Amino acid sequence: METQDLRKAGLKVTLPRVRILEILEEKHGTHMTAEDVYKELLKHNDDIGLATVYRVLTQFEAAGIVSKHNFEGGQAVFELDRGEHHDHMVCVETGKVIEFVDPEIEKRQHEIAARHGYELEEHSLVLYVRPKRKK
Amino acid sequence: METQDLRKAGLKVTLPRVRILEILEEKHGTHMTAEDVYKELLKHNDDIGLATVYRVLTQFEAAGIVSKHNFEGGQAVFELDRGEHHDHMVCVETGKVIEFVDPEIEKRQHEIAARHGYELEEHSLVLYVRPKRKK
DNA sequence: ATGCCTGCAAAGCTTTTGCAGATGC
DNA sequence: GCATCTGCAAAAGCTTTGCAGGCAT
Repeated sequence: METQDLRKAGLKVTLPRVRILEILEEKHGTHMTAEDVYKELLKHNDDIGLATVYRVLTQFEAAGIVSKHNFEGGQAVFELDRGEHHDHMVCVETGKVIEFVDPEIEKRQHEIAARHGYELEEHSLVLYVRPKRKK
Repeated sequence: METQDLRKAGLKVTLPRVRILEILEEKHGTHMTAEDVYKELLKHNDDIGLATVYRVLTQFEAAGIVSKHNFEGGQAVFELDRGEHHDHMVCVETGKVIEFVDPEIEKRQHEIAARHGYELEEHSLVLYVRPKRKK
């Protein structure tokens, strides 16, 4: 019931916001740029401006509904945030994105921050990988 | 002997390149935007254009002399790359950047890539931290 | 001398913003 | 009805590029 998510975030339930949320759900597991979302909306014949897509995605991020990543290359990408944290592995040849979690790495990050007198607030880990070539 | 580094990279030893390299060495350990480097050049009364700073930093990156990071917020930052790999911890309150290396995390990254049939080419790990508050 | 560099200004791209009209509650 | 929201177009910010002259070798 996605309209709940919107209300909870203090956002009015408007057509653009609902549509964008639908797109993100439909494409769950992928990482979309604002432009990708916009093009998808056009396909669905929704008359929503690119500026609105940016505005809505930014609000969603603030509300914790989506998370935003800055991989390499100008455009930021967004994905639905279902609470399950994970990191990313990006194939430099195909652009494919794989998600993963490693408890040990997570743990050590906290330890490292603590060792320097800090609390870990957030982190960003991206592995840039290449298909293993067969010998 | 920095002129060697330039020659080795197939770059002519020109005044702008030498000056920029000097600035980076002088500020070693910090992370500068192209604009920061530019402003520093102005302070030293060097008449070098911002476009050149971008061009030179890009060439340096290609040559492995500097590395470029995309922390949060539009501007990319550069730092001298002395071969010693490390990751970064950014304080969200003060903007302070701390460098660190954790062999265990490095090791697990390779394992994770391998487990998915990839070779680790590169990676980017940034911890966003906040000073631990005293109780 | 020649080909690689540089400065300047203009263009390019992604993202943000101002404003008048539209829409949700 | 009123505040919030949206579309459009224009602006903004970072970075790149075209071009004519300048410099290293």
